[in-house]
Amino acid sequence: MLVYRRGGITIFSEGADAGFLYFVDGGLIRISRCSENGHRQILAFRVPGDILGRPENGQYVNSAETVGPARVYRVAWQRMQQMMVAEPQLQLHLLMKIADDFRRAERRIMILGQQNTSQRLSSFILELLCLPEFFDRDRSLLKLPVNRFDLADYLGTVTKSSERAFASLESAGLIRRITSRTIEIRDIAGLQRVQCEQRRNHHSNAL
Amino acid sequence: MLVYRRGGITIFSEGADAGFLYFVDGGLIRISRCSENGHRQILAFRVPGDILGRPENGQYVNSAETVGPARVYRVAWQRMQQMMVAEPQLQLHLLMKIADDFRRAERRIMILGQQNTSQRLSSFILELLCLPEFFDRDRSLLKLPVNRFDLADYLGTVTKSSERAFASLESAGLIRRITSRTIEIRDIAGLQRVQCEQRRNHHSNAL
DNA sequence: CGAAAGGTTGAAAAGCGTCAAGTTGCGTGG
DNA sequence: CCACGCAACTTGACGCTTTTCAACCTTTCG
Repeated sequence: MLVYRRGGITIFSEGADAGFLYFVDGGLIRISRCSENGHRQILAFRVPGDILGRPENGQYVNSAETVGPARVYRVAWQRMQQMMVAEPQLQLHLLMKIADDFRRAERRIMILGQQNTSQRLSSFILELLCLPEFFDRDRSLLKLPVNRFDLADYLGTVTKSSERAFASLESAGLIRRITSRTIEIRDIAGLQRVQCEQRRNHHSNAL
Repeated sequence: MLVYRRGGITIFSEGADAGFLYFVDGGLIRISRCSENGHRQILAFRVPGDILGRPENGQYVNSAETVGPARVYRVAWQRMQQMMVAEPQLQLHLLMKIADDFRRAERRIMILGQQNTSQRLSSFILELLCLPEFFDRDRSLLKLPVNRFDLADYLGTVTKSSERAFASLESAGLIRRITSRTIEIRDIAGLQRVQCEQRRNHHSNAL
């Protein structure tokens, strides 16, 4: 069991030899990869119950870093294989997890392929609303766990554009920014509606 | 074994009950999904050796259609399970295939998240160059297997933008359009270089 | 108090989507 | 064989969106 006290700590790095499989127990982990031009893309955020560190030809292809305090189990691959022999159920469990990751990856392809920045931000917010760790349902307050750089790299854009997206959602009355990391959710159905808007250019007479 | 004589034929549809698993034996298959606003995204193209039709809660979540003539094996899930019991190796094979699909999905997230249309087109062309079925290496001629609509829906853009991307690559001397479906590849290294360009906006003083 | 990191904002330029019109390629029927 | 028509492809004009670059503000923490 590994305990990380703060964010920004590397769990493993792209290109390193992959000796371990990791199981998230608490906190939020960002999975990222740098393209050849040096630009970082955050492929996914991982939450408790998720698995990290699937290798490709014996190496990690992505990096994993903490986003705030986190707890992670670490299991050597060698030991993992022993366990799978002893417990065939485990193999099936791993398969389910990979299938689940794949599902989420396909969803991101949909989002990145056909949504504009505001819609992507709405999608992200709606994802977060499912995590009670960050969403206070009673007060309708969402605590953003990531900074603007991480957010932009996840949405596939730049900080400026995600700022504009926040402003756009706010002026539509769907959210209200309390502080930079805390937003009030005012209209969930409205956020869901944003995602259904046609294509990219929507000179919103919404509101 | 199912044989399809032409393109545009549906193998299975999003939302239908998933009774079969499919194995591509020949041709090219497009995997697509429609978002709530009705816009189609092509998630992937599948080639011989690939598997289609993984279900989610007993239903297909994507559609699969032929892109030109194709051959496909079809196996009922029930029978698949029998085979897996008899042949544990098969289970491992399936796992490898899913992992491979996942890998490709992550690659698409990278592409859609941080490449502009020209770069995405370059990426697509470079993918096709690996398929001898479409690339005549001796003549440097690439036969595009898809029409402009499919291409745009795969690249996450519109036909107009992919046209512009073709024009851009052509004016940079990297390709030459012979007919709409046939292009001459003039500079593979140049195409690879395009992908490494910084970010989105590149006022090319290239060439 | 000052430095550093994170966050916000403005202006200009490039990219991209929309609409609409024009072209090409090809099969059908005269 | 040629005209016709349809589908696929291409292109131009326009305006919204996004990126870039740079400056400024806020918060945090030693």
